[in-house]
Amino acid sequence: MNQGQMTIGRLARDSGVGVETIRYYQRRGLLETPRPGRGAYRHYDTRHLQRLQFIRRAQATGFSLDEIAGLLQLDDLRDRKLARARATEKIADIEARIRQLQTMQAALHQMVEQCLHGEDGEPCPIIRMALPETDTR
Amino acid sequence: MNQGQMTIGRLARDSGVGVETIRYYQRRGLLETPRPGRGAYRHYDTRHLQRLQFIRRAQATGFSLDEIAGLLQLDDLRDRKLARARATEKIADIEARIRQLQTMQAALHQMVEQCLHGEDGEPCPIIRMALPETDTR
DNA sequence: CTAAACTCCGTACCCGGGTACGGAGTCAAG
DNA sequence: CTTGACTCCGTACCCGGGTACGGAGTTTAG
Repeated sequence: MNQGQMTIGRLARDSGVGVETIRYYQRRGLLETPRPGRGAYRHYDTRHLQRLQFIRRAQATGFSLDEIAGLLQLDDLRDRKLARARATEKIADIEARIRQLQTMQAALHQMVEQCLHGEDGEPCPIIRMALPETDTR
Repeated sequence: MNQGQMTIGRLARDSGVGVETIRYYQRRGLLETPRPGRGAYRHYDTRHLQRLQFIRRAQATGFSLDEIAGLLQLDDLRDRKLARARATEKIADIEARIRQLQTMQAALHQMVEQCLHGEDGEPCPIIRMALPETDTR
């Protein structure tokens, strides 16, 4: 059988995304729903698989499905300038998120320090820990 | 009036968290609901304010309300060893999230590069971008 | 003393991101 | 040609994290 032609169940197994979830992404416009050619079942190929993998990784990195839809549309855009602009915005967003996480990490480290220096019986002062005002968009 | 005693509305304004949301956090056990002393209205102090600020920052950093509840309970824990263990786990989680974000960022940078080198009219190849298999918990 | 603004509490609703269910049709192995 | 696994499609439901609403009681400024 052609490895480039698979049914939705196989696509689900190969991508690690549930069948229902794939259909949900199709409804949301994140993934094309192929027209069934010769037969009642729709057939998928590696482009679908790549798109699903992209979606999951982008999600894991904190993008919403709407944002991912935006990223994916860049792919179809003939306007490369706009595509680059959008990507550059995202890069800045990610930088901000990374800084936030680093701040939190430092604060937790500090808590552990304070915890080590305190006497047992006293509470660990996490809520009083010095978290700088991070941009809470 | 004593700046250490405030009503829920003032707490809301000072913390930037809506009144309804504060009550919701109380229902979730993230924030103590003070018993109303002398009068029908409950009174809050700076400890409540600090806790709310902590919650918002932790949330912005990607913790769920349940995880935040866990962090806050560390504060009450007399067992400092456990508190430190939990905090250390969280630090590792955050490290992983940062690495994920850096991976995504690199991928977006690469996309921008490819975009610059391509001819206009061709699609930007984001979905085919080389995102390493990151731990998608 | 009264009116405006606030509090309390319960219940209901909203959004994002899925997951489940069920009936009817289809495919392919034996 | 049957049988079991799969597909299709619609609709309903679930969870996290809130937000809205509404009636009754409370406070405080004027």
